[in-house]
Amino acid sequence: MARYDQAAVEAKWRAKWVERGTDRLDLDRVAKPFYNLMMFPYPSAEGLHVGNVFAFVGSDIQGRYHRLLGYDVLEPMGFDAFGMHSENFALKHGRHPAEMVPKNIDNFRENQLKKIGLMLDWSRQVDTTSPEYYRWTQWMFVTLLKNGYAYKKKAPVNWCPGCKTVLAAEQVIDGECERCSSVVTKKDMEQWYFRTTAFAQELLEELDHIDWSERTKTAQRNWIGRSQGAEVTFRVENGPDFKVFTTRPDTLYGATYMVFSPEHPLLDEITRPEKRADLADYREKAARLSEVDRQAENRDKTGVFTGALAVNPVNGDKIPIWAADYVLMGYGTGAIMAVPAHDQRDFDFAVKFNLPIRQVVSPDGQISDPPAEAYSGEGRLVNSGPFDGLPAKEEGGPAITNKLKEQGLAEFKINYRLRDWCVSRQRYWGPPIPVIYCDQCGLVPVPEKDLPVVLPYLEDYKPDGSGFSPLRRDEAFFHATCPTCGGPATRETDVSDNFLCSAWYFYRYPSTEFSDRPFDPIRTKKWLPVDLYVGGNEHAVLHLLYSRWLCKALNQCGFIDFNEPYKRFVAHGMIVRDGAKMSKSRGNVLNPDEYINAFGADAFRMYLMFMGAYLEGGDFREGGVKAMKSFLDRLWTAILPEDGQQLPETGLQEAETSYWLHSTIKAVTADLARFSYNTAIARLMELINHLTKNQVKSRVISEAVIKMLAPLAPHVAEEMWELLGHSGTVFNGGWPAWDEAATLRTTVEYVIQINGKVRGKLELPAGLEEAAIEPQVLANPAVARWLEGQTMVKKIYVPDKLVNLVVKPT
RNA sequence: GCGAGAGUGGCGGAAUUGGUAGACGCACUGGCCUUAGGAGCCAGCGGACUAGCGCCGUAGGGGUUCGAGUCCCCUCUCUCGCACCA
Repeated sequence: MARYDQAAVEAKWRAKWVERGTDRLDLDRVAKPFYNLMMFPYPSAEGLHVGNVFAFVGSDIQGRYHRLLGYDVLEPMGFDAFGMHSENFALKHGRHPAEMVPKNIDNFRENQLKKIGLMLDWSRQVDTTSPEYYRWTQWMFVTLLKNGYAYKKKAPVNWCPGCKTVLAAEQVIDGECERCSSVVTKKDMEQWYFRTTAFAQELLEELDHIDWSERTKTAQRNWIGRSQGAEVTFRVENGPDFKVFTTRPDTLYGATYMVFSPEHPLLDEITRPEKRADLADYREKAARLSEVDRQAENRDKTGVFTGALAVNPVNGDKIPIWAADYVLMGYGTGAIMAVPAHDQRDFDFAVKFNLPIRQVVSPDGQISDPPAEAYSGEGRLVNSGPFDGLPAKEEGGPAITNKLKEQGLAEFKINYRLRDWCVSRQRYWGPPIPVIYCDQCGLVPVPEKDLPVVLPYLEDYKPDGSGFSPLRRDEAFFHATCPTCGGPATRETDVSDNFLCSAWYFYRYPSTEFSDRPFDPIRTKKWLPVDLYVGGNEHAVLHLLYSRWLCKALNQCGFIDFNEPYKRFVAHGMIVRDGAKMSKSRGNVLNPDEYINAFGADAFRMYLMFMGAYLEGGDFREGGVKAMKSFLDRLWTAILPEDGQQLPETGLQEAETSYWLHSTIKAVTADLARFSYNTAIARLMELINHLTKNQVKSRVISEAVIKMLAPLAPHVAEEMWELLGHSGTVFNGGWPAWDEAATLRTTVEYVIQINGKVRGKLELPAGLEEAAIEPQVLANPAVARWLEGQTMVKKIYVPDKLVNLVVKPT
């Protein structure tokens, strides 16, 4: 069988696309803009991972498909090259990121990305490490600072001893550093934060109105973590007031003790002198615990009594105040009322320290004493004075809250689990935070005209664990002049989290030619928000959340007129190999280049898309890519004219072939729209099988097949398109239309069931009435046999599909 | 524990609204072709058995229905997210 030379064909079209400018777009002169975005990679020294290829190809198919549908598709690419990934790699191999990164980018682009047939407009590339780019990253910082969305505070932060820097909560995975897997510890440090919590409610609510993969939305909802309840004011006996947050104000009568987080400032004031030594001791121990230790302790409760008593505002009970690390300073007010009867954590604590347990909610009106575990279900209030008998959660809570509210002792309150984004990093390889400290003027943002604050080249860029960035060691960088008063000043030496670089990159692509603004208002109006964003779900609460937040901030500051950056986000699946995750330690990492060299990018793309449902991922098996190349060879043979021959203009006289063609077009169209690439490919295979078996060839069929193949296997599609005599690109050729009438069968195969079991099949003209079918069914010998000695009970008739006869013995 | 998703041949995976389970492909088996083939072509390929015009079969158990992979209830397993968040 004829085989085409994939290396030659693909090289030819790579060159032709550049030469013809096929993938370049005049952004101002388009009728139907479609912004097709894929998550830009960090250019690792190891090169492009097969997971990247999978992600990009799935996105590229959408771009190419939309182009065939007639859209003007913007499909840009860039490099997320700042950050600890690059820096850690450089450190480990004794190299310098400033020298390593450009080489990596070059390798990614020239040797890898350009060989997988992506419809990328390279004239719009962004590189987050170039001063022209990070100038505007710094501008974002300054803008956020000026508008009150950035601030500095001293607080316990996540410290990675491996990377020697602080991390955002989102970058701590199971108590470990997302980058280096070191166990993260707590440190009290002054850091820069972005006020992500300012938009907690909007970030949550708007999830209901955007077209995103459900699992991504779920991850964000969990992360934002809305809790509805009340903030209640308690009093320390002979001492100050303090507030607690509770989601169960209905259980206020069941509060038998109070717990403060060990870091709670009020503890210093209220702890009785004889308990101070205990508290100091406990605080020290708690501070030493890492996140992992806290979790590994398996929730075994610890704590100390402060000697102080609190007064319960609902009944005047005096209850002891404890300090315990199961209460976190960062959530709510850092203090809680403990209701051991109805909260398992409080219950465990009460049992351990022998504190009273008082039931105030009963599922059945009975009072069970003593309970074996906390009951947090529905029920009616008991032991709750005037509120006894009320359904606890839905009526009791509001009633008690309202009563206290009248006395100014409570208010309804919603709390979010989301924390402000800690953005400063004590590292080298990032955009310096553009702030100057002046003895006279205080904290001064670097004026826009002075941006970028250029990252100096440091020979020794190792983080030193001092709590300061290595930039602090560069005297020339550190000392500055105050932009306001001209006096001596110093620079902020921390760099910003690399997630700030990626939170805005998609605004830049359409505006890369403007050097005096981060994004042009007219371009932005035309091209944003992004129409389709395809990427990995691992960024659900990182990049995707940060960029949504930044969008809201930019909107509030008046720079953009939309509130959500991506109209649609689709989370692709993950590729495994022979059922196991690919990882360096397993030694089963796949090198895409090998397969591309052996079988071609088209076959590789096709196989990646065929392995499984794109949204669920797939299992890479040896041999699949080769099989896909032979499919492309078969397709080539099946639809191209043989030497010296012409294709007949139409070969659709046969109803069967016409049916196959039109229903394939219809189905493939639907498949591409819902990312079912695997079934789209399967349908193309079926069509090719039909054509081969029946030796049908025609221009109409071939052109339609090529167009359907084009998004999946662009190089070979272009080659075949040219062989059919076309001079332009197939991607300007339009998507094939189908004739709905041709997708309908003139005869249909009825399934005949007796009592729901298939007993026969019957070929009949389509569209028959029940009355016309019945005699033929009954006359069918295969059916008649099953009806002997039976009485008909019921007949079910599904047009053009099935007849089910329900019978019983006579 | 909470939330989301999933469980179908030897394998990857298909199956609009409930309507022929296993499309498509891999692997395997037999045959053809070939000097040769990690090539190509044809055919077979869920299971058991007493070998059928029959029976069983979509994690397990129950239910709804003329009819269930699909809907409902219970159980089990796996993956992902969150997790001492009051």
